[in-house]
Amino acid sequence: MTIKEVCEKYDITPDTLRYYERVGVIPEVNRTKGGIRDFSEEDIKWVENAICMRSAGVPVEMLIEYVRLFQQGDGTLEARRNLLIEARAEVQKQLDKYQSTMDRLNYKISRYDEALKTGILSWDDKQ
Amino acid sequence: MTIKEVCEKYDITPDTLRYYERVGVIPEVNRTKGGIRDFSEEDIKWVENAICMRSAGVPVEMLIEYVRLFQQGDGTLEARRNLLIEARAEVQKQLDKYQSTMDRLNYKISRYDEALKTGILSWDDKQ
DNA sequence: ATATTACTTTGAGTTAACTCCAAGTCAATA
DNA sequence: TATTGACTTGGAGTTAACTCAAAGTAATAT
Repeated sequence: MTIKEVCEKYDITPDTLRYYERVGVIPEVNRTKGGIRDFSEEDIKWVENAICMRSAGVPVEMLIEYVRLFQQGDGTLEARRNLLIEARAEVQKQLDKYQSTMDRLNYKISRYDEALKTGILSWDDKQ
Repeated sequence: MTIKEVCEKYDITPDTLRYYERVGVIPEVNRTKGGIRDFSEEDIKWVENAICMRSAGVPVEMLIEYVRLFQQGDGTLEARRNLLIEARAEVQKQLDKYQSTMDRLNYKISRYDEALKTGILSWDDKQ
């Protein structure tokens, strides 16, 4: 699979993909004899994982560390697990914040809906 | 309430608070005759709201626009509601991403747990 | 074979959101 | 009253994560 195809599949830019490879967010990608990237199924799984993790704010640094450990082989299994647990804790924390922001937005919007329907602004609608 | 107290209450820096006021994420804050900020209850509600929204990635620009509309009075009720609905859609989208990242992390971690317990790496543990 | 297009690399530039700095003012204490 | 420490402003600097540009090479269409 070419870089273009991967980019279209996941709606990202070639620059981002090359950047990911350059800094090590994904391992080095297969190349043709001409030096052009030819993403294998495994490469694509790494890309998919990177995009998923990044979309939840997992830092590039953490993904680099994970790949680094992965490439060192089975001796790093526990270290990798610990890294994932750390990442999960962060993602969960953010998830909770997003949820409470949703609650706040829903409350505010319901107040606005009421105000717009009845013409009455209760104190809570201030702000 | 002084800037220091507000910062301690919400665990942010004075620089961030001043920045929020400067760019309009919160309306201008009350001052003492000497020009020192003296946050009123209402000011603090604005701060709380800003921190909550920012923690869920609502852009500073959107918060500025909301305050701008708010200060124009009741004629902007609908515009403000629309802005909130727009923000909510974005937050929900992110929330969904965070949730699917959590699912992926939970799956991976469970695989690692198994591998560490049994000493067997199934294919899925790769990556 | 030639022209066009897509790829390559390295390195610089951009963006949002802070974060820090310098110089000055004000308030509280010795 | 002098000093200490917290506040003020305007503007510059930082950071993470891309994003773009320039110059060159390779693959494809005519």
